[in-house]
Amino acid sequence: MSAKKNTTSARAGSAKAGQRAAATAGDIMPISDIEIVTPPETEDAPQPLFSELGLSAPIQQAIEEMGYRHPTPIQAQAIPYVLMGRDVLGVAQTGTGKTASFTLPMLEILSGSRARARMPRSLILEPTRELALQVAENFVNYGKHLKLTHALLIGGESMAEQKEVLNRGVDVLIATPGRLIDLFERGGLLLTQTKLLVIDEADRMLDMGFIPDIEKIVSMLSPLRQTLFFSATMAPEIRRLADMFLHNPKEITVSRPSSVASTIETGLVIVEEDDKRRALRKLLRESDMQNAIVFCNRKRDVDVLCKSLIKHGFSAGALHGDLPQSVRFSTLEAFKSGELKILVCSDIAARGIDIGGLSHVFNFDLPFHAEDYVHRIGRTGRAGRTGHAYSLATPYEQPLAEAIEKLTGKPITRLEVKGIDQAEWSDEPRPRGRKRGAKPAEQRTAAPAAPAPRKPAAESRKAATPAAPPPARRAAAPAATPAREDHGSDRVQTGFGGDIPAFMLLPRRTTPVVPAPEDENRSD
DNA sequence: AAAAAAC
Repeated sequence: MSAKKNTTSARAGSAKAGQRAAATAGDIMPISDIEIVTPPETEDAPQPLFSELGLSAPIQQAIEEMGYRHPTPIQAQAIPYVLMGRDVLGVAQTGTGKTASFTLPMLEILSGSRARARMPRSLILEPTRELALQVAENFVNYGKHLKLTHALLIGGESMAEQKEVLNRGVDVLIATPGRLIDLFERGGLLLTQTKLLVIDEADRMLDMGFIPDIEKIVSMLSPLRQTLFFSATMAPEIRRLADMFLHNPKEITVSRPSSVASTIETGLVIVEEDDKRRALRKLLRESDMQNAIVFCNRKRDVDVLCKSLIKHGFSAGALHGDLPQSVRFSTLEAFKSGELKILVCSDIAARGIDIGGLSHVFNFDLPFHAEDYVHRIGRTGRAGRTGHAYSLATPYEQPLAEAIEKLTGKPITRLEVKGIDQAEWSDEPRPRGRKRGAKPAEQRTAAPAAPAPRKPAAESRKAATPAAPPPARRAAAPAATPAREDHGSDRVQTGFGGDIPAFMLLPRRTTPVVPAPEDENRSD
């Protein structure tokens, strides 16, 4: 019995020792070299506490009022380094508590002194307006016992107002690149005193072609700044950027990309293009759906699908980048509050946007990039609860499905939907014809020619009422409702929990039910 | 091939 105990050290062998020696040369140590020295007797590793991280009383109080006691791994690891003034390179995705890992120590650092007119003291760059808003909310929540100011600098909203706030001086500036550069060029902004920079979602910024903008913005800042850089992946290109922007960063990795949480049940239905909407409705009705995001690849399809769902009696709202900002915000809030059950959206919401506790994610289209599949379905199955991710594919999308299965290393179960013709994978190229959603060319002047082809006048065609626009169809999102102020005390109880990973809430058990022994990263 | 972001 006791003889058996210490066999592991013998197995470790010399290769490992060699690696360890090499690791001491650099700053970064691969996980495999970290020796676990926890005494075997101890069952539960002690959970770190927010009170041990060096944050001041007003911030700790706000954290407690939000219902948190234990930091997530990225928070526990990053916060001390940020407070030390170190640059940080964080590899983490949404749902890991990434946002608070920089907002909390920033509040701490900034709380010492005051802002001056037009010279923001810190800057956070976000790829989308929704994310910028989410970060701003974070500052409001955690900074409520401090006297710090922030400004949100995003497109689609009045510039005069933003300028006004800047003139009064802000401690934290949260921006999307376009508006920031615009305002800078108009002279409404000086970044020379900005000593703390956060680049969030760097991989996404790269995808979206923002890197030249980011480089431009970074060149406006003092080289003596502190920089925090976050990305969900660490592709070579991202690594190169990090090397460019960061000085001797502390690197922190908390979640592997390309893994599907074990708490997500996935399924794939192969159907013809024209059956997709019907198949989706069946899935929506038959699954025990509490709330769901439905992803489409194209903005136009988001609109078409959303209208169709509403017409069929579903509580749905649309979200994509062509919608007015006010609608984007109010739809998102309506969905978070539970007022809307279904959010139909483009990849605007695939990454970053943190909506906890979704019961279902549907891919109306398979994403073009396999990684996007992981990001999309990662909106569900959080915090140990079972999530469901169902995808629709046309017969011509076998390569996409295979790319996803290869990336995730998991086959996606084929599902059948009763009453829908099941299709099979096809080797034929996709028939070139009208694109989905595009109505067959309407003859505008001529008399209604040949009465509709053989297609049995599906719902899509009925929608085409030529002259009259639909008489103010029940707006998907109540644009007038100021739902934003409504985050009161009952928020946590809605089953959404805002962006709160459930295991962090006080009343819940703090030790996640560990799925596999090797998997030290939590199940969200 | 599409999405995001500036007026």
